[in-house]
Formats: sequence, C-alpha cells, structure tokens
Amino acid sequence: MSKPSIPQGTRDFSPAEVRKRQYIFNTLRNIFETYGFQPLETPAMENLVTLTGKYGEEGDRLIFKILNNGLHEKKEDDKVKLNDEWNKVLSKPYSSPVVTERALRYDLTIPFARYVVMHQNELAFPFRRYQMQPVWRADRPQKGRYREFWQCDADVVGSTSLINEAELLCIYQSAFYQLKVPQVTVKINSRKLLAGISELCGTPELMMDITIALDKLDKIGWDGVAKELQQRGINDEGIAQVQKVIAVAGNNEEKLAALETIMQNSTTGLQGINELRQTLAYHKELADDAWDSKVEVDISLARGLNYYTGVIVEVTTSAVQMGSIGGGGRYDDLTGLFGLKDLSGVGVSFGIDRIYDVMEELDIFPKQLNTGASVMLVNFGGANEQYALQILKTLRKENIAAELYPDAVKFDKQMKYANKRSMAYVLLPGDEEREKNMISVKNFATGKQEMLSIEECIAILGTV
RNA sequence: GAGGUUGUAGCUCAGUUGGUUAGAGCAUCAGAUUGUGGUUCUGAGGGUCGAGGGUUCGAGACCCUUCAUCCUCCCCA
Repeated sequence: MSKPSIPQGTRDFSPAEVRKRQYIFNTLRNIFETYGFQPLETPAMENLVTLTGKYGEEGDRLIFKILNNGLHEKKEDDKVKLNDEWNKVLSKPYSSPVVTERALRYDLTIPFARYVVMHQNELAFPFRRYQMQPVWRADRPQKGRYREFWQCDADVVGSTSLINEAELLCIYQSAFYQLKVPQVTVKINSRKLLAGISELCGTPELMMDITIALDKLDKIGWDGVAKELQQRGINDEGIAQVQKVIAVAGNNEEKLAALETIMQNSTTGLQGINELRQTLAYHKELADDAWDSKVEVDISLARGLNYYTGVIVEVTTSAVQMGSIGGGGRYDDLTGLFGLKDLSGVGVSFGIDRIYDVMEELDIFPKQLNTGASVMLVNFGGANEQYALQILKTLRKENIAAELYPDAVKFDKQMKYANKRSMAYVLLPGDEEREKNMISVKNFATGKQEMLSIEECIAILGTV
C-alpha cells in the first residue's frame, strides 16, 4: 500500500492551525458586518461557461475543470463522444462541453456577479455582501501560492459612489490594524490613469501591454520595464512618456497634481485623477487615526484581472517576503457579462492563506489561541464513572466545555492525555469525592488541587 | 509553459573516495509509578533508503528513466 497523500498545493489544517485561521476569519467577519455587508455563499463548482473568458487568457488556463462523469450522458453515443474528446481537452485552452461543463470556483467575484444577476429582483441595491470560501487554481504551487486557498471578499454592487472605494480602503486598514500585521501598504491606482498613459503613448489599444510591463517596475526596475515596453511595441517617444509618469514622486496629493499636468490632454486620465482625489478625500473623513498602514497612490500598480475599469487597489507588507495579501477594484460592467447592464460594482479580496503565512512567520498570533481552556474528568470506572457523567452533564448545562476520558484506563495515561491536550483543569471524581458529593479540582497550570462542592467547582470553571 | 532543488523511521535530518547487520534527535508504546501530568531514567517497536532499470564482486551513495516535493520565472491571493 502506498503512503497516503493529498493533492499538490492543498493542505490539511490541524486544530491549532484551524484556530488561528478562524481568528483571522472572525476578525474579518466582524469588520464586514460592522460595515453593513451581508454574508453570501455560492457553490464550490460553477458551470464552466460562467468562468471562461473572465480572467484573461492565463486565467482560463488555470481553471480546474471537472470531468463529466456519465451522469449527463444518457445515450451510448454520448459516452463514446466523451472518450474521443477527452484527449483533445487535455491540450489547453481547448475545451468541449462533451467532456467538461463544470469547473471549480476560481475566485469569488464572478460567482457573485452571477448570483446578483440571477437574484436581481429580490436584492436591495446597493447590495453589499461578504463571502469567505475556498477557491481553486491549477497553478504551480510555490511559496504563498496554493491550488486550494481561501478568499474573503467584500463587494458593493449597484452604486458608483466613491464612498464605497473609501470604505473598502478603511476595511483593509482596520483589518490589518486589528490583526497587527506591520508595515502594510494599501496601494491605489486607477485603470483610467493607465488608459491615460496609453493615450499619451499614442497607443490606447496597447493599454494591457503597458499595464503588464509597468506592474513589474519594482521587480525588474525601469530599464527592464523600458525593454519590455519596447518588446510590446511601444515606440521610444511613448516610452519617454511612461518614464515621465513613473518619475512622479511625493505624497499622494503631490503625485496627483504632477500627473494632472502630464495628463492634461487625456480626458480619461484626468477622470482617473479626480476619482482618486475624491476617494482619498472620503477616506480621510472615514479613516481612524490609529490605523498604521499607509494608503499610497502607486502609478505602477496594474492588477491582471481584465474586468477592472476604475480604481484598483492592492495590499502588501514589507515585513515579509510575500506577494500581495489582498487586492480589488471597481468593475463597471461585471454583471453585463451575464446580461444585466449598467450595474457597477467595487470590491476587495483578502488572501487569508498568505495573511496566515505572514502572521505565522512574524509570530504575531495571540498566544491564548493555542492554550486549551477546557476541562477533563478522569474516568475511575464503575460507580465513579456514573458519578462523573452526572457532573459532566451539570457542567455542560452551565456552558462549561468539558469532556470525560471515555475509558477507565490507568490514571497516569489519562493525566498524560490531559497534559497533551493542554487542559486547564482536571476533575477527579473518585470514591471519596462521590461519597461526599464533592469533586477534586486540579488546576493543571499550577498543579494545585482542592476538593470542592459542585457549586464551588462551577464557580471556578465558569471563569475559564 | 520554462528553469532549478530535494527525496533515508510518523517528523527533522546524519550517513566519509562505493565496503559488514543503515544511524541520531523528537514522537510512539511499555516499565520505574494501578489516585497525580509536565522533568527524569530504563527498554521496545518502527525502513522494499521515492519507484524502475543499469554499472560493479559489492549501490543509500555512481549512471539512465520515472514519480513526488519545494523553489524561481510567467501569472497571481
């Protein structure tokens, strides 16, 4: 028999890990709820056609497709066809509904758009929802990159107000403040600014190419970007324009002012600048002074998803070598893909697996998450076991988390188990205790032990 | 899709130019100790050295193939 294993890029989460992950989930959930977002869940799988074409060419390649399993092939002919088509399908990006018509969720935004279109008549717009579920990508796993990972998204659909953008910035700042992740920067940019740049270059149709090249600025430097721009068909004059734009420095307002001068002939570019200004103004009203992360205009921020149209954001921390830990933006016509026009949305996503990795590396999870706060009753068997069950019942009625060691095995073994489980208290319901209708309570941290009445015991354990 | 890394006990890893029966720490189990855990001490179990083939008198080590893993690029959270 071969050793058991799990698929590449997936992980088991042991109890201590789950507790830490839940700490992150709970923190985010609280914030989302505080900002008026409502919970939503969608299926792990979607129809393939729902997903294809939404994430760019590279994205399509990374969608996990589910092989049709015969449930839908009623005729023998169809089953033969399935076999024939399967080989062809393995060569991306070709796919055929004969072989696969379902796929695993790639992100939470597209399913959300699909949901909104399907439920448009029952929703109150603007609709604010948050969603925390796993997504799957057929990517090559590496540091901070998994094939199964969780996203926590908050989106507002049905409102073009930039207050929404400002609120989402606040959500990011509040979250990383509460989680105590240090050196966080929320980078903000606008697709309209990027469009403005490509206008300046005289090649508005090459916006995506310019964007992709620009995005690599902090990785390959200006020389690398210039080289890539050249390869992507931008002439020297255009490259000079791009250089002028990325040379812009200073604080956010100084950057925007400088860009305004450069972009004076681009209506789209100016529009982008105004949107950023307004967003930052709203944000200033809403932001808490205690939040220590920076919100920074970054003209080189691109983001690959091709449905973004307005403000785009991305979150990084310089405390750890790690890709972005969150991202999002405005999409003007997401639901249009599914037939519902003129509905604008904006949203952000938290990459909680990466946030976990960052927090783990920095060792900043609260310590008390690891220590069990529970109670164990030793099983002495016979009448004592019955007595223990009665106490167990009473404790649970008092909402005290407790367990009885199920087997009347050697005392030593039971104590070792309690120790390994980091029990806070161990209760000893033995002959003497039973006869006196009392219970010996041992504090497992201090080792101190005393015999108490059941009421006294509850009073002590209730504070754990 | 391209490039590299590492595969030896449940886990983390030693293992010399190829040489007897492949080791350690941790973990597990048992005992010291059948009403007192953590710290000790003693002992035990546990391996087709990732898999297949080749070279050799002899392979954990060298060669080929293959699988897995982690990392980098691409792209992304």
